[in-house]
Amino acid sequence: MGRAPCCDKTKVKRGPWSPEEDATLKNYMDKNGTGGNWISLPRKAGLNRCGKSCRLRWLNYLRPDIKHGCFTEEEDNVIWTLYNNIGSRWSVIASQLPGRTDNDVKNHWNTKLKKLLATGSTSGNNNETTNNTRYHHLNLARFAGLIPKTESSDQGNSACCDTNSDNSTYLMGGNYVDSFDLKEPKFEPISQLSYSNPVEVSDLGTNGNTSSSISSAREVSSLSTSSSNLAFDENTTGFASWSGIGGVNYIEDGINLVDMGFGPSNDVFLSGFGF
DNA sequence: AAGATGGTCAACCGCTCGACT
DNA sequence: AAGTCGAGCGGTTGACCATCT
Repeated sequence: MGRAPCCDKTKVKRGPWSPEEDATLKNYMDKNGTGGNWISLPRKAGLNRCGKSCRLRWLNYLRPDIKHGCFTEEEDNVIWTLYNNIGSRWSVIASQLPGRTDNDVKNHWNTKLKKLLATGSTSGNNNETTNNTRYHHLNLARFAGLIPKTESSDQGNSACCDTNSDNSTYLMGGNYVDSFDLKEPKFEPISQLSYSNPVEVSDLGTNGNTSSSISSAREVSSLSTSSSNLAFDENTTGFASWSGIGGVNYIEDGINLVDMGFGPSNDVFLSGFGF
């Protein structure tokens, strides 16, 4: 048995919001809040809109703490890292970017970052491709607390990489490999960003390559909004002390690099940063 | 100058999950 | 325990705008 629709779509206005509707919703929210019920809100507020539409408009556009405009490099880095670890869980990623919505992050990924990723991982020798991929590697490495160790060298398209005996870790993609030293990170920690929501690591555990985990979006959204570092599952990841956002990021041991399978890429991504 | 193409982003859709009865 | 409901999520669409040919 199917669910009854939340509203009669033939009787409510759809499409772009007018300034008048925005003002009505904002005024109502300022005075009353949601009242715990989005479905009944439009009727109470005098809007001929579906409750879901009102919720979306408020959360993605009218909320006072929404940040509009371009994403910063630091925000990009957060998205890179979290996407590489947890995938398209936009609400979780957005929760680490104050003022950004899941819709914002999703759009930004689909329109900018995903393309950069695809471009950067295309095999070949053109300089732009190489630079993009290496930029990507650097972003990943920064989060892992790795430092660039050597200049790239031609390694073909092998997708193999690992931590080796001299304590180096390699990121491979395209026709080269970058190596990073596990010790003494030299990058400015990206973690200097101020994060408002902690991410609790407890229940992902679906990646066959790692048993590390992260809580569901609902759990995240329900957590305290006080400043907090990311928390990691020390029992399953083996990465005991990436102190996370808000402190310097270190991975102390057990680095493994696995192919996360982004499109046609032979790129190799860090896995188990501590999530 | 005009049509074609591509990029961006707001909005919608359908689904899952948890709360409640 | 099962059914219902609302909230919230990720995927997708489509309108609008900019750039290209």
